[in-house]
Amino acid sequence: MTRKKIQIKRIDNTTARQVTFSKRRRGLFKKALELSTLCDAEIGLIVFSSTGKLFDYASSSMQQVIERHDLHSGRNLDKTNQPQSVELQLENTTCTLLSKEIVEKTHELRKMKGEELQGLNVDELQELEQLLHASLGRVSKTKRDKMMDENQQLRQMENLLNVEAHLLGQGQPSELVTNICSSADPPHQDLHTSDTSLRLGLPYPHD
Amino acid sequence: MTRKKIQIKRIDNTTARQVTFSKRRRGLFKKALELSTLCDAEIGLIVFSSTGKLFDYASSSMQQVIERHDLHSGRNLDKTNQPQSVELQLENTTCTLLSKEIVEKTHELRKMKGEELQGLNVDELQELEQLLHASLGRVSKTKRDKMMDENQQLRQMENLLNVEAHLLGQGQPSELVTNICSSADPPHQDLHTSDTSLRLGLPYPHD
DNA sequence: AACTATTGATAAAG
DNA sequence: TCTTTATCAATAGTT
Repeated sequence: MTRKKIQIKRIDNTTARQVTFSKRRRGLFKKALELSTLCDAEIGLIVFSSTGKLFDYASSSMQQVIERHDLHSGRNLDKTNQPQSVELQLENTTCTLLSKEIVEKTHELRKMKGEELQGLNVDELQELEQLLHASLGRVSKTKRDKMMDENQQLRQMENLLNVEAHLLGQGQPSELVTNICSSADPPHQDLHTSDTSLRLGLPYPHD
Repeated sequence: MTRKKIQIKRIDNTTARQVTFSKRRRGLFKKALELSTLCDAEIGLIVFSSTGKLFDYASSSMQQVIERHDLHSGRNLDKTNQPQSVELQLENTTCTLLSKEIVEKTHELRKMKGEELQGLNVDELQELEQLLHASLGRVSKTKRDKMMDENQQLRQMENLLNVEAHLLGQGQPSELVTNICSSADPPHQDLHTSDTSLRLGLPYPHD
């Protein structure tokens, strides 16, 4: 709706998706507030981001809106009144839903890891193959970018130390730097993917 | 907000209020749909007009959205103010654990899809890269195997039909088989991975 | 409902 | 994330 018209379909690029989500979420909540104010409407709005974060708005209270909604949609699921058997209760519970979600995600995860492929037909395998390939590309790129960043920082640090050494009257770069930089990776070849050869052998920056 | 800017406050004139409600309600629902589509968000929107009419939208199902909302806002507080039964308490605890597991799996899945890489350091990225590569290898192999199996079956079928045709006194293989096998894939190259060139152009074995 | 003159929302870029 | 800016979209007032 601006520099260019966009198609209303899932935004694949994660960063772009998150940026758009932020902007449009604000817009949506603003519109909801305006509608409830202008027209005296009771509104409840619940939004979960793709990362699972919750945002919500209710002109009165969410509980009230939900209860009123339940009334209207004729869904008086008696979680409260009828003495249901424990079994029946459990069946319709959030627990069950959650469990199902876990089972689902576990399966998907195993497929992504190539561990549970027997149920798939050729086309599904093809699709999975492409998904993995795209993912691998993103991971490799992210890794490369990060390695270049690290190298950049190292170079800057080296320069700084060299300047410092020079100022101290030494003709040679400081030993520290020399040591750091001579302990670069052995000619370790990645199993598979492109690698950035510049990576230095500093201790890994673990969290 | 056009011919003139308006104040965001209750519209007193009933007719004007209803007209504005109609227009803005449509806009709001459209925006909700767009946000859920573009950003892969789960959205529930409930609107009661000042006359009490209900309008709602849910990207999945309202019940699902509401339950997820209840989980997040931690209010499984029984709406009845009844002292919770031990069973329900246990259930809630279980729910919490299950929820955590889901969050965990969701994160892992997103990493596997290369969508949530920002928190990873170079070594973790490297590890993920290798995992994906291994997985990709297994998937490709499984796909290749399955394609060869299919081709094998086709050949057997062809042979059977040929024998049959022969027994029926025809000197030529049956047309059916000839047609099937001459419609093999055009020289379609996979974007990236090894492909088995023998795959025939039969209708895919969908479930 | 339909029509537009305006205001509002926002995609892309920084 | 925040700002800026060029466009596209929503809509207030009118018919």
